[in-house]
Amino acid sequence: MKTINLTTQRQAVYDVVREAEDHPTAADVMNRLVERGHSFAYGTVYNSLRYLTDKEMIRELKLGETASRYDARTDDHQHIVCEVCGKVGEVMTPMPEEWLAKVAEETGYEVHEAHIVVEGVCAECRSKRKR
Amino acid sequence: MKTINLTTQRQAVYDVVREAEDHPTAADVMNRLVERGHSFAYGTVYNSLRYLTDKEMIRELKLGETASRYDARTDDHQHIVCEVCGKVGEVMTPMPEEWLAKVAEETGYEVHEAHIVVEGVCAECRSKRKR
DNA sequence: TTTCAATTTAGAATAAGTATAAATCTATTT
DNA sequence: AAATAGATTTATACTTATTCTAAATTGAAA
Repeated sequence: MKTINLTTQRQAVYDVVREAEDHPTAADVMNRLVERGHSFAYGTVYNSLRYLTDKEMIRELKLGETASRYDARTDDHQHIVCEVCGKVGEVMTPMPEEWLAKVAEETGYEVHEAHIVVEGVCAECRSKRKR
Repeated sequence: MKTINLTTQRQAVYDVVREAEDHPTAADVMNRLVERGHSFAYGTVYNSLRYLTDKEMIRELKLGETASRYDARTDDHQHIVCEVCGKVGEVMTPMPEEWLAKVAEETGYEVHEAHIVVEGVCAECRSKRKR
């Protein structure tokens, strides 16, 4: 089933995520939809986010906060979160294949993928702190 | 402040986590306490888990499920989750330092740590599937 | 234009965890 | 031992994020 049915609502949700500079939560998406003059049901936004995630048009990120975030970049990459301001950055440096191979060997699992959340302090917060 | 005040409740919660073979959620801990004849308030279990986590006697794991899990192993390690049965295994193979260094360079963040959740299929589920 | 499935809506329900205020426990001082 | 103070526990209310439900709407196909 590769058919993708983009209703008005789904398209609008997709646009918000695609045009976001950050990694918005469902609530963020909701707010931005309202700013754009939409008023969809709360459930519809969640449904749309799930639909788009299923179709792999966006990715759902679970970064250890209470709410999921969404990302329109679907290529393989990881994330880094600033412990001070919460800003989320993309990590494109690929995880070495041999680490995954070793993990497979160690655990006996067939390894599919790794979700990595790096924690640290962003440059901005670092310079503020030094003061 | 290194003083650790282990009340009856905290000790009992700690015992449950320490003696667990798996990675129990707060609800799991609650049930096991009841099995052992305790009946603590729900909030106390959460408080105790947080206290023990703060004192670094246990670790809180956020593996992308809705509920946190707890682990009495506090040494540096990662986790692997079976996509089929949900079983959580320990990953002791250390993350290559140079990957973290590259991430720091790429992002401009001061990198503190990485939480990794590997997904795959455990040996048991794999052999069942082959049938 | 009738029909059927898919979708949206509004609102209720759920799950995990936090907050609160009163009660209880613990240690120390009198 | 009685009094005090601080920490902890309890019961319960609340919050937040998300899912579920049933009715209404939409849209494509016959």
